[in-house]
Amino acid sequence: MRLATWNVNSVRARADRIVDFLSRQDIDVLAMQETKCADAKFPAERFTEIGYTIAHTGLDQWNGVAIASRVGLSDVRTSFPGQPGFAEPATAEARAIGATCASVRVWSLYIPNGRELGDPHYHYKLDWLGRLTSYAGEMLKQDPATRMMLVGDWNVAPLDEDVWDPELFVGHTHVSQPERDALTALAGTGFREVTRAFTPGPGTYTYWDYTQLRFPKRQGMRIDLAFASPALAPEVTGAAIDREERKGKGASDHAPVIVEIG
DNA sequence: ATGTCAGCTTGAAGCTGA
Repeated sequence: MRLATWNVNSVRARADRIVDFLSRQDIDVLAMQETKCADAKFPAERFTEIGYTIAHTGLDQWNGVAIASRVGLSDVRTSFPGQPGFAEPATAEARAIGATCASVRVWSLYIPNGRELGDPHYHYKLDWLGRLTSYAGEMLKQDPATRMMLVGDWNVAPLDEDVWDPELFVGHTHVSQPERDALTALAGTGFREVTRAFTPGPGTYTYWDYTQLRFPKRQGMRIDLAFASPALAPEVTGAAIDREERKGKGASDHAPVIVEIG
């Protein structure tokens, strides 16, 4: 199975590029983040007409996550148990969707940005990651052989080498110790990040800010990751970052990350 | 933060979020 995760930054603005990507890279399952539309506005026919089934959750112009699959798609869940909401009163956001595609339980995840250290959104981010880890641990406890992939835009750069200038990021989100500890805690359940081994750094990124000519200057961040359950991780045979998709007019600020399973 | 985007409100330019 060829599985990809991509923060598309608006599925409507990017539909042509996404469809082209699916065929160019021969993708079986695509997890999308930041679709930026309500369910009713999702351009589902662009996917169904080329053989993909869609599961999407989107409440408004913010967030929005989807899974497109041409190898089956069933048992859709539009949030994970315990997923926290934001603000007061806490309201659910469209940041997680799960579906079973072939023999793999796939979760498309858009982790909260955090905005600034100490911001309520930062605490929300840490809580969100903590609850996700609890859920992942519970799934492994129930079934140690579960075949699950947690993929998406994590908004955390796990290592200093995952940002082009670590000094510049001191005191900012995405690199703080609590955020990195949250990913380490997830790995502590047994889920393993499977893309780095095939896409070693330094200088290997999945996101480049639109401003400041970050992409041509090769100044990016590695924040789009894939965590595989213990049963599935040994079956991962490759991974790649499709930098081509960050080029040219109408690109998302994220590149797709492709994982080869089996 | 913003040498940039996207979507919304609203009626062209400003706001929010990233």
